[in-house]
Amino acid sequence: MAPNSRFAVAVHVLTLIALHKGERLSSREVAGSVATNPVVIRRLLAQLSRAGIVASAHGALGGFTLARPASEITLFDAYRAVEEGGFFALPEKKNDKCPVARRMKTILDGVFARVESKVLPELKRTTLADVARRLPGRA
Amino acid sequence: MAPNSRFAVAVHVLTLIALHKGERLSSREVAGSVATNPVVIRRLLAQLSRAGIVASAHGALGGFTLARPASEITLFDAYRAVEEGGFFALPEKKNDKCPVARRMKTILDGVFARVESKVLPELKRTTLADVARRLPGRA
DNA sequence: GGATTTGAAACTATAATAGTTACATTATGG
DNA sequence: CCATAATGTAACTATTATAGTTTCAAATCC
Repeated sequence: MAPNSRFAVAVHVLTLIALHKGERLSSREVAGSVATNPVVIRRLLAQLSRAGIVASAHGALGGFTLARPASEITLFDAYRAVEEGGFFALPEKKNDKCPVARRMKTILDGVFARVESKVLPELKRTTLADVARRLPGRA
Repeated sequence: MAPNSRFAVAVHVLTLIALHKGERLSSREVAGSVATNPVVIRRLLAQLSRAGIVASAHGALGGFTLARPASEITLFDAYRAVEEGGFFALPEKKNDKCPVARRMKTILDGVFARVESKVLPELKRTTLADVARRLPGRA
């Protein structure tokens, strides 16, 4: 997958699993739709599994299912599971002798927090069921 | 500077220039505060210059100034100037034989557009003057 | 017990970006 | 007019993050 498209791929993968309700999807099947390697998909699904969004089964006939109804999984849940940082990054270096540089982090933290306070409710408002509804019955 | 912190550095740099109203700041002086190389700063300021946010002067006593009052420069202006893509990226590959994959881009475009429609007004609301007001008189 | 799958470790490949070096061009001021 | 100092930019290297790959142990089904 492309760099930085983790969230997009997570939504794709979860939607795929949601549309196959009652079945188990293998990482190989999912990888087919995303056009990438099964291990990449398993790594992504491991994050979603640790977050309690999907459940996995080992062995033959193993694979992945949603851990709860698609209507109870929001895009915020997916975002938080696969994307640790915020939307913006702060520089890690600065010149501590400069008064502006010293205060910049605090100021930017405030700006970034205000932005995120607008974004997160929007992501919480949309569920996987909303996304799945826009797709044909099965994949 | 750290990867992906271009917007944060842009705000830092612009604030620094704003606080030195009436003077010209050289890329070397700015680089000192950000703790990076002057060329990196010149590259960033070239983007802000093309966007009409700063003005530059060549030669000895050259350097950078704001192209208009700090109260008329928003963080959105800075964001748009230095960060071409949106907040999320779409994967560039997909399996076109999969109906879900085929429609995913359209769906995600919609989701991303709704998110950005919440973010951009927030960035437009904050001006450089707002940021500078939170800092001591001069650097 | 054979087949199939997840989980994870270890490694390589790739891409984006920061940092560096170098230099032509432009401007100031004595 | 010449020394000085700055931008603008090209070309290159270094770094970092992440995707992709290979491999294999453990789990599970039939």
